[in-house]
Amino acid sequence: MPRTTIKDVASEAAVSIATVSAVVNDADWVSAPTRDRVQATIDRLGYRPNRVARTMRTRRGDAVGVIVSDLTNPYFAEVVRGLQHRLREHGRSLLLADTNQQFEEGGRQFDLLLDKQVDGFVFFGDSVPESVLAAHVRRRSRVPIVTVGRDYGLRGVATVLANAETAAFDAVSHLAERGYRRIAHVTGPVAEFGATTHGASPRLAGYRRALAEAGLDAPDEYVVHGDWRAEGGAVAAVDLLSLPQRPDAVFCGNDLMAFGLMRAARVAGLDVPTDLAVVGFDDVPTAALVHPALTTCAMPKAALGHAAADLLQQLLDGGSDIPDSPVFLDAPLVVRASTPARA
Amino acid sequence: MPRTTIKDVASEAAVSIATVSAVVNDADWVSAPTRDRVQATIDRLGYRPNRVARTMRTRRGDAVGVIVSDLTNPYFAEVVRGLQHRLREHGRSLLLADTNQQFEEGGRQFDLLLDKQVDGFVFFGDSVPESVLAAHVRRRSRVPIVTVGRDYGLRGVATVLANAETAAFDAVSHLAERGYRRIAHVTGPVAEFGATTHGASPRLAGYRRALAEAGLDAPDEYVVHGDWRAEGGAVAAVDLLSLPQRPDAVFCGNDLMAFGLMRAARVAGLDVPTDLAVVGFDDVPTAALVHPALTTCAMPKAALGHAAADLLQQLLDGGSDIPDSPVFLDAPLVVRASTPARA
DNA sequence: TTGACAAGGTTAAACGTTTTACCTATCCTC
DNA sequence: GAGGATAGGTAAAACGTTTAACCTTGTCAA
Repeated sequence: MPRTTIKDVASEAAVSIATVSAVVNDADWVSAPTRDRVQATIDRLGYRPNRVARTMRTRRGDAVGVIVSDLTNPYFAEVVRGLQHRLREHGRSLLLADTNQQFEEGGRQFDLLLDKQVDGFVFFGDSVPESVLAAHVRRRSRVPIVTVGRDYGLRGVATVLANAETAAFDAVSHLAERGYRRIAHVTGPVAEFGATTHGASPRLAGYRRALAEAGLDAPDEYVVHGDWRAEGGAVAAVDLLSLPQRPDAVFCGNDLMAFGLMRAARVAGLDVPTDLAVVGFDDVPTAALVHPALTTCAMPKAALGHAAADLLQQLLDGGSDIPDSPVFLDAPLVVRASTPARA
Repeated sequence: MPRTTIKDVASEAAVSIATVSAVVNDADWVSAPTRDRVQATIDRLGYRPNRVARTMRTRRGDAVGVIVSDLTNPYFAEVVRGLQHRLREHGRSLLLADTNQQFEEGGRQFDLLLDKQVDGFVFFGDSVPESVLAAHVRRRSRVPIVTVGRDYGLRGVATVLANAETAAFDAVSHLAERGYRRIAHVTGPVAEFGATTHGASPRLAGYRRALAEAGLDAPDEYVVHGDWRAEGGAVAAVDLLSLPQRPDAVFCGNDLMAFGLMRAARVAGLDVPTDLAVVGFDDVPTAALVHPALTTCAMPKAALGHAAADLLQQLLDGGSDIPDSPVFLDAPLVVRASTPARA
């Protein structure tokens, strides 16, 4: 048996489908008696409007396309969750795609979602190639984009960011204050830097600035590339620990890599934090639970999601223009056991 | 400027829209010359079919509705990811809703997704009330449902499960073998049991069976309820450790609760694993990274996602009927440092 | 030579909404 | 009592596809 449609309601209630539509979208011109009658039959028949038809006719639905590079990373999961909840409050739903850290996949998913008439987009981190974004804004599409966690520096896309440079600065300064002298850094994959000229790793920049201000020096080998995952952190650990001048502290670009690095260091016979202090980035839930508990920059995950949702909603309401500078949120350092004061 | 539509292509290529449609869906009757001509104009104009219109006409799209109770739990995140990838291979995309562990929200989301004409559903764990599912099958809807990780015991919904009872049995037997005598269990929230008569916690059942077979006994207070999150584990720890006869090992219903419990135990001055051995369930990535590394039942997360996707695809192809017994996957125990042999 | 049939198209009707333009009373104003 | 307004509604055209039904040709067998 097919779903009951607006026609069914109309004929049952002995009105035109236009009237039913008016009742559903509560237009102001329907008289009270008819409105009640129609509403009653709607309830009786259990009629629910077909959103697909509605979307097709109005060319605007309630869906937002979300593309994320690695849903498995609790950081992303938490931001997506915050996003979803706030979108829900705006009456919107969420089409999710995970690119598994593959750029071209991001482009494909983007096209697919466009075909599905999503009203807007939210992109996380390194999920979609800059070229795709650029092409989209060049096309002057009516479909707004909000990127979170990364600044593509494109006029035409809105951005929500944590103040990563400052956070990184604080983290590394903290290490310096606690007496660490040889501070290394695990950053993102190399590919990332090729992909954009803009804001090439704020974390790296903050790291450098903090070192400079503390009067510390670090050889080039102290900056190694990871893949944002625990595995990459472990590999980085091997690289760093085989250096002639072994670092006494590492600032990792995210918590997952910090976890991997801590474990690898322990496997290599070092004690964390005595032989090697570690700082992470993100403050995923488990950061407080590992041993030693991880000092890290607390990304405002839910808040990022909320901000992205609100920003997108504003753009969709048409009220506001795309802000030409990103929205910034703070990522305060939370100090835990992995960075004790140096003896 | 509006998107180019099938009409544009038709008039440009001097054919009817039916022919364009035929080319797009590569029907067999179009002659080679026209096919090429049409394809050429499609490429030139950059035409991409509007999926919404297509869905509306054919009453079947490519979207699958996915409802999950807590995306923040890496276990779910990983299964969702596996699901998404396999669905993608089947040419399908994924509408995601996170209920934040709230049942009624699951029901609402379910209705919403139905209105959006999803082709099928995948439900995770405790995301949707049984009543909603039951009503849906009673309605003999054409929209199939696959539940993963929980057996509602309803004819009419397909199910993918890990063999949790066996896994739990193995885990607890392992503890017994290693010499632990007072083994406690942290299970899910109470509400869960009210919600369904069926399969009330296979993990609990496995725990009981293992105890029985090992000739061990456990007071009722040894089974406490958690909320599947680290916080719940911590609360459970407090309860268990204040018992007159303190347990010497705990089998936790999932890893997150195990993390919380380990931390709380340490805060209470106990050493893990010397004073208290801990076993988790799921094998989330961080389980190997915490200290001590957590012994746990390795849920086949990606495989569960894949199986769910494949099963759903089968049902959608109409080829097969709903299997009347669940698909079972194994969840082998992986032994790590949190459960050393008792001195 | 005819008629059947196939190959290759086209026309037009759906799909379930929203929305514009148009009706028809009734009431008010002058 | 003619001429608006106004209130409350309807008819029908969209939106962009797919698809069933219907047209042309040309070919080939009888």
